[in-house]
Parts: sequence; C-alpha cells; structure tokens
Amino acid sequence: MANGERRGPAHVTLARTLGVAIVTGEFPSGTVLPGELELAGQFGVSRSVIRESLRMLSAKGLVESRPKAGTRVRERAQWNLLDPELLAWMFEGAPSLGFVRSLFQLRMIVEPAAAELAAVQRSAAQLSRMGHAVEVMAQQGLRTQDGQTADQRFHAAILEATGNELLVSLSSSIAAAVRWTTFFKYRVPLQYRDPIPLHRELFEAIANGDASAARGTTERLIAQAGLDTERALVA
Amino acid sequence: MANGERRGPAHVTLARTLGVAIVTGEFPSGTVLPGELELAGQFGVSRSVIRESLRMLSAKGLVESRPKAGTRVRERAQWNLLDPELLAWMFEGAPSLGFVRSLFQLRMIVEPAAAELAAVQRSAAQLSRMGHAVEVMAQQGLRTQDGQTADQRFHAAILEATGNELLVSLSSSIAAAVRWTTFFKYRVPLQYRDPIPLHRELFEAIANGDASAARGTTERLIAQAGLDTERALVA
DNA sequence: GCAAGCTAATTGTCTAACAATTTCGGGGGA
DNA sequence: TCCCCCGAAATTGTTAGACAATTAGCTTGC
Repeated sequence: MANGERRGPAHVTLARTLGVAIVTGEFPSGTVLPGELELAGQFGVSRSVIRESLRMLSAKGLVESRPKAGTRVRERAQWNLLDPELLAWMFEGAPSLGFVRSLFQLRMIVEPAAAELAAVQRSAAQLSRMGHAVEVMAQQGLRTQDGQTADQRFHAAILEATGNELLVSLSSSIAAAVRWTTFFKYRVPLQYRDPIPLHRELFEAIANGDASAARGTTERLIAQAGLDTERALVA
Repeated sequence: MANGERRGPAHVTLARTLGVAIVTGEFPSGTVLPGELELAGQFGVSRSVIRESLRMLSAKGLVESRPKAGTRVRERAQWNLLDPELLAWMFEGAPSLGFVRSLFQLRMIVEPAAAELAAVQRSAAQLSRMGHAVEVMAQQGLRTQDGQTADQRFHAAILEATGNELLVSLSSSIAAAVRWTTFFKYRVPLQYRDPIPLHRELFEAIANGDASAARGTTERLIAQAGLDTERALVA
C-alpha cells in the first residue's frame, strides 16, 4: 500500500479498512463499491490484493460480487455479526447504544445458561483454572492488563466447562466485543462497583455445583457490567 | 476446475471443497495443507483461485497462512463455528451426535429467551407475518418445500421481533444448521409427532403477549425436535 | 550444546491479458 | 404505449508468469 499503515499482509489490512468502512456506514447496504481496478488505484495495490480482500469480506457476508453488477454491500441482517473480526470492526467506529444493548442482552441470555451448565459439568482441572484466574484478578485488579486477561481466562474456562463447542465459539465472539466495551469503560473516569466479589461468588457456586446460584450470580454480574458500560457510554 | 462440479465462481466451490475436507477431519488441526502451487495442480485451477479460496477459509478462522510455513489448519476451537456456511459444511459430512446435541442445547438456550422477548416486543406487522406462516405450515405440512420455508419464515419473524440484531444473526446461523437436521430427519421414515399444534400455541402466546407461555412452548418445541432428530440419527 | 547466520521454500504481490457473465439500453413488434 | 427480445459493453472471473518478502530449518562456528 502506498500509505504503509499496519503490518501484516496487505489483503488483511485492506480487508479491515474496507470492512470498517462498511460497518460504520460509509458504504450503506445496497451500495455498489468502486470497481476492483478503481479500488486498486485508490489504495495503491494490485487487483489481486483487492480481490483477496473482497473474498474475505464476502466470506463474512458483508458483500457479494457479480460480473458486470460489481460488488454490492449486503443487507446488515445478512452480515455474520458474530464473526469476531467483524465485531472488532464494529467497535473501531463508535458503536451505537442500541448495538451495545443488544450485546448485553445476548450475554444475559447465553452466559447465565452457560454458568448453569458449567456448574454441573466442570472438571477438576477446569475448576482449578477458574480459581487461579479469580486469584489473579483479585490481586491485580481489573484495570491492569494482567487482571483483564485473567478475567477473560476465567470466563473462557467457564464456557469450556459447558462442553458445548458452539457455546465456546459464540462466547469467544462475545468476548472479543466485551473486551472493547471494557476498554471504553475504563477510559471514562467514573467510580464502578468492584466486580471481584461477584466473580468470587460465581466461582464458589460453580465449585459447589450449585447451578441456580451460578445462574443468579452471572445475571447480577452482567447486569452490573451493563449498567456500568452504559453509564460510560453516555458520559 | 477440471472436474466441473457445481456452478458459480470457482473460488466458491473450491472453498467449499477445501472447507468440507477440513471440517470432516480429512485435514486435522495442525496439518499443513499442500502448497498453493500443488493445490492448483490438483484441482486444475490457477493459483489465484486457490489463494482466493484460502482467504475465504482464513476469514472463517479455519486456516492461517504464513510465508515459508504454508497454510495450516487452526485449532477447532478457533473456527467460527457459527458461520452459516461453515455450519452447512459440517453437515455435508455426517455430523457427530455430540455436535447435534450441542446445537440443540444452544437452541434450547437462545430460542426460548427470544420467544419471550418477541412476545413483549412484536409489532402488528410481524405478528401478521407469523400468523400467515403458521397458516401455510398447517396447510402444506412440514414435509413439503413450501411448508419448510414457511416454518423458517415463522421463526425468522420471531427472531426479528426481538429487535436484537445479534440474536437475528445468531439464529440465522442456527437456522442454516436446523435446515440440515430436518433434512436428515425426513430422510428417515419414522413417525414423528406433529409439530404444527405447538407452533399454533407459540403463535398465540406471542399474539397474547404472554412471555412465559412463549418460553415454555418454545422449550417443548425444541425438545420435541431434538428427540425426533436424535431418533433419526441413530436409526 | 547453543547461537548466529545462511539458504531455500513458501506465501505475498504485481502485471497483463483474455474469458465469462449479465446488466442495461435500444430496437422491433404487438 | 407497452412489452419482449436481443446485442453490446462493462465488470468480475480466470489464467500465466515473474519477482519480492518472509521465515523455518539447517549449517556453521563458537
């Protein structure tokens, strides 16, 4: 690319550039993108790079190409919104409040159910990993890098403990998005309730095999995160 | 391609071919695929087509390419299992019983909650679409093409009524997979309980705005479909 | 035994040309 | 006036070959 921005193969960075442009509404649904040759000129790359980028976007449901008709942006309802990369692209622009609410609503549906399953199915090894993650979180706090990765490992362990690979896939997508919401949240200097106690409580519920307590605690956890995030967004 | 199989652009059919080969375990995780040049020779296409196909697979998290190292199949946990195409590819081979169970478990988590939301939020227009779909289903039965598309429209309307675009995306992925399970189901000549009455019941619950009835009916609906599908799979 | 550097293999990128497809416009007919 | 059919041009689809960039794995030296 003429404008050497980020590392990695050109088709990856270009796919991100075009993808972000699409999800942020720069190219609304139904729009026909510039032709491959024109895009190649605009970005200073060859047509091959453009085409490989467009293939990636079409694999995510963002666009569809037809001879003579060009490459058209598909309806938003057809996008694979749960694709982790796509989710990340959504958060490159400022995500709408409605989108963030959808995200937390989805979490509120999936994660309590997952916690319930995990409480029943978890292995000893998974339990020990959860316990370790909670320890690190408690020591480091959630504003540190280590603390946040521990948080992610904690939730990943819970999902893995469900033994449901679709649930794992779904939540790893969600986790990608949640990373961004927490990022936004801690940009805003507000006082939030400390989520560590609830994490401890959730861990103990799972350790005890108490499914309904695991569900309830997870619900409170997400509700709190949702409130905090919303406060940060409107601020 | 030398072996002209299906219509459409070569990179699409090739992506499917390679994708199916990967998800069915022909190339296990960690395996390095043949080089691009070799693949091009094997399939009788140019390197560009191979590359565009591989880009599509990498966009779905199936593979990752690095110079000199080749293109490697990623860990299954990193695949975007909720990608509709990927889901369809999983069902081209015989899906494992565990996978089908994961699918119904996920449905059991998501769809009752969605029905609950729909019962509260649905608009009049959405309600009328649901009603019409149920009518068609009742008249055509679920073994006909029209009846099955009506079934899909019914469930799509419910999801849309939740007003949550992430839920819509998730369930359209699930719907892609469910299409395959019903396809399998009706290949096997067994007697199944008629699902039409439950659909009617669900419609009425949503029409009445009765969230908890909508949840309960959806749960029974999915439980029944799960039992039927499992019976068909082991047969 | 280990580390640094070299080499070769592989993906990444570019160019240029032609093929296949299909939208769009125009012309002819009812 | 409307509709159907047909042609042509524009766009993506595909191919070929070449070179660049990267880096895994070996080789050499310490």
